[in-house]
Formats: sequence, structure tokens, C-alpha cells
Amino acid sequence: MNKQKTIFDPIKRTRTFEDVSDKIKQLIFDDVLKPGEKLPSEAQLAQQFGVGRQTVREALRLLEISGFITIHRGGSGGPIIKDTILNRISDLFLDAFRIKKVTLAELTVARLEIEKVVLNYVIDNVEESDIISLQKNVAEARKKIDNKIVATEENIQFHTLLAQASRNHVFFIVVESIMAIVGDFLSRIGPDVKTSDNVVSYHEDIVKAIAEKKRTKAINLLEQHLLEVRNRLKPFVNQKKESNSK
Amino acid sequence: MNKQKTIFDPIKRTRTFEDVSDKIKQLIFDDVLKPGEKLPSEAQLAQQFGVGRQTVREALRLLEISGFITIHRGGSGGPIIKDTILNRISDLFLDAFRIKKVTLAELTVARLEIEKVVLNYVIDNVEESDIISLQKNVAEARKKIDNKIVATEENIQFHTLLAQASRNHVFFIVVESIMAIVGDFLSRIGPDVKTSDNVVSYHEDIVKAIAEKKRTKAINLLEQHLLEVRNRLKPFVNQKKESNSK
DNA sequence: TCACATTTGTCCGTATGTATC
DNA sequence: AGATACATACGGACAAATGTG
Repeated sequence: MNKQKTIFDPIKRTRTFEDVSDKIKQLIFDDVLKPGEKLPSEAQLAQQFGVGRQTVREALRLLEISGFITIHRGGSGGPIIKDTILNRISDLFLDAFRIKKVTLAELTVARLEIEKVVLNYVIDNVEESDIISLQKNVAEARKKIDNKIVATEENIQFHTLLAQASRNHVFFIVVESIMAIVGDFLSRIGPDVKTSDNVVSYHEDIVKAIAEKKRTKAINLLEQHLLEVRNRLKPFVNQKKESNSK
Repeated sequence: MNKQKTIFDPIKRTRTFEDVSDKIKQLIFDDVLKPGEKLPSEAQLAQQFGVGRQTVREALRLLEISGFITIHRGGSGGPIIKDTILNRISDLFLDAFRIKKVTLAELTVARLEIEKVVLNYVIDNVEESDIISLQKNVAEARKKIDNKIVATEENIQFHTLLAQASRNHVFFIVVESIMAIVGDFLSRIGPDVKTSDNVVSYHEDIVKAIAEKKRTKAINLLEQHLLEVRNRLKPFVNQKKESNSK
């Protein structure tokens, strides 16, 4: 996978379970194995690859942690192809926050800049179906607000829909990863209805500006919106956060 | 680690190796275990935690892939606390790009936009050490060119160094992931010395503009440079790309 | 250079927990 | 409830790698 990542890693010690994992990964990349499909059981895989069960176990563990498969126990259980990579990325980002490798300030800056770029691209490439999706999203959010319910889920989805409308997978993957982290923060903070209402208002205006192809207006709205979000999150930046045991 | 991540994930039965992994993670978060320190061997950990060696192995595997430790074999080997989490995130982004079948066209567009934003931040946040790293990079590249050797590796590294100079880890991770794929393409295309020379020239000018804090000049140079790269890659945009074997 | 000790990597056999039918 | 199929976990054993004397 990642050879010569650094020049300092000289010898390529190839561990069998990594070979097995890479082989299965390759089958997924090549669409031979598709999401939803079941992999053979550990015992069968061990036999087919001609390795021990322990080796297969560690290969599957690697794939599970890397977000390629999920594993279920019990009858008719076993490994299933399922893409959870973006969740894994946000998990690792959260770990990175904990060991102070990445700060919330860095994240919000990156988010602001990348979303601005994305929005600019959306104006040029947006299709009718995207606008409908966005309008549907804000309509549902507004409905919740009217019933005094916070619309956190919809408000996060708004930004991933926006990234989707850029018709660029790189933008989509990056934005969705970032929003997964933002969502995690928000779930801990627990926004109130008034805040949620404010967010939805911005989203409504942004959708309108996109539909009318008003580029600078849309970008200004987004910037103002995200700056407000950043200010709301600011108090939590340096907050001592003990991990979630339960 | 990740309880109630999504509402749809019903009950997270706790697996023993996850408990072991979480315990060690917590010790790292709490600075009880610091980078560089050695963990006990698998056998010792198994005894101390009162679990089997296989369970410890899977826990260590999880920590390894999550970027908390590295593992070495042989005498005086074993697990060592080492933070490689950002590399792990980059690897996952790389996987995400592959699994989502990101096209070269999407990649070059996103790269152009994101690097422009990054460079803007570089101008504001660059430190002396960054400029020295960049100068060293182009000097080595120039040396290779003078000897009629292509400097692909240095030319890719240039852009990750640039992202590093933005002093924003999120930018760095994203750019590093993108450049990994770009490098993958270039290694297959095999640029000639003349092309490589052209690239190095741009890099030299960009470094100079950064050192002189000439913002618009630097950004214009980068844009022109990346547009030329895009044009060179254009013939390969629709080429069937089988992913990386090794 | 040559053992030697340590530690991970791999395999086997077995037992238990867990989910499905 | 019982049978089945699967992951999870334990213990023992040997092979391979690697630093040390």
C-alpha cells in the first residue's frame, strides 16, 4: 500500500496478514467485491489463502479498522463489505485532537476556505437536481424548527449536499470528513433551537443565492455563516475533554 | 472508543481487545505513556491484563493502525509509543479516493483550488525554517536536473512542504493525500528531464516569491504551473487506471 | 563471524459467546 | 427451545527476525 512513504523506512518486512489484507482491498478497489457482499468466513478464507486462521483474523481486523468491512458475530454473520472509511477518518481526527496534533482552530479555518472554494465551484456546475435536494433539506430543517426541534442532522447534511453539488469527489470526501467531526462536536455541545434556527436561515438564503446564480452573495453568506459557527465553537477549543468511557 | 457514533448502530458489544486498546490509549492521552517509550512485550502485556496473547496482538494491531504505536520484531524490539496519526489519516484519504474512483480531472481541479488557498496561508504564516526546507528541496531538484536526472520525488515533496508551511495540519493532510495519488500517476507516466526542468523552474520562482512575500505573484505562478501540469496530464485523464499493486 | 536471547509472526487445537433460523 | 454457524478468546508450539555479546 504505502511503500516508500518515507525514505527512512528501508526494509520492507512483508507480514502475511498484510498481504492478505492488500489482496482483499484490491478486490474491493477493482469492484470484484461490492458493498453489501459477504466475505467467506475466517476458516474458509484461511483455507483459500493457505494461511492460518490467526493470520486471517488480523487481516480482517486491519480491514475493519481501515473502514473496508464490518464484522458480525453469530449465525450467518461474518465479514461484510461496507465502506466506513469516512467515519474512520473522523475517528482518527478526533484522536488527533486529543493528542493536540490538530486544533479546532485549524479545522474551522480549513473548513471555511475549502467550503468557499467548493461553493464557487457549485455555482458553475450545479444541476437542477442538486438545487431540489438542497431545498428539500432546508424545508425539512425549517419544519423541525417550527416544531421547536433542533435540526442538527439536516444542518450538517446541508454542507455535504453542497459538496455533492460541486460534482467533485475530492471536495465531497474532504467536506464529508470534516462535517463528521463537526457533527461529533455539536452532538456534545447540544445546540439550542434558537441557534439551529439561525443556521437554517443562513442555509435558506444560501440556497436562494445559488438558485439565482448570485456568486458573491452566496459566498458572502457562507463566510458569514461559518464565521458565526466558529465563534460559537470557540469556547470549546481549549476545553479539557476527558474521553468517552461510559 | 466510538460509542453512539451513529444512532443506527444499535448495541456495541465490547470486545476484549478493544478494552485493552482503549486502556493503553487512555494512558497515552493522559501522558502516562510518552512517545519514544517502550511498551511491555506481548507476553508481558497478556499476563498483566490477564488476557490471552492473541487478544493483546489484536489490541496492538488496532493501536498500530490508528497511529499510536509502531511495532518492531526481534531482540529488544516490541511496541513503541510513536505518533503517526497524521500519516494514518492520509492513508485513509488515499483509500477513500481510490474506493470512490476519483478521476484525474477531479483531482487536478481540486488540487489547483486547494493549493491556491494553501499558498495564501503560507504567505501569512511561513517561518524561516519552512523557507529553508523549500530552498533545500529546489536546490536538490536542480542538482538532479543538472545531471540529467528527473526530480519527480523532489517535485512532489515540494508541494507537501508548501502545505506544511501553511502551519495547518488539515491542509497538510489533504495535500499530502492528493500528492500521493499524483505521484502514483507520474511514476507510471515517467516524466522526461525537460518537463522536470520546467517544474523545478516554477518551484524556484515560487519559493522566491514566498520569501519576498509577494502574494499575488506567488499565487499566479502556482496557478500557471498547475495549469500546465493539468494540460500535460490531460491525455491521461480518460485512461483506464488500474490501481496500485505495489 | 557466530551463536544466543528476545520478541513478533504464524499455526494448530479447543472452548465459549453470540446471533440466526 | 434447539441446532447451527460464526466470531471471539485461550494456550501451546514453532518459525522468523533482529539486536546483543
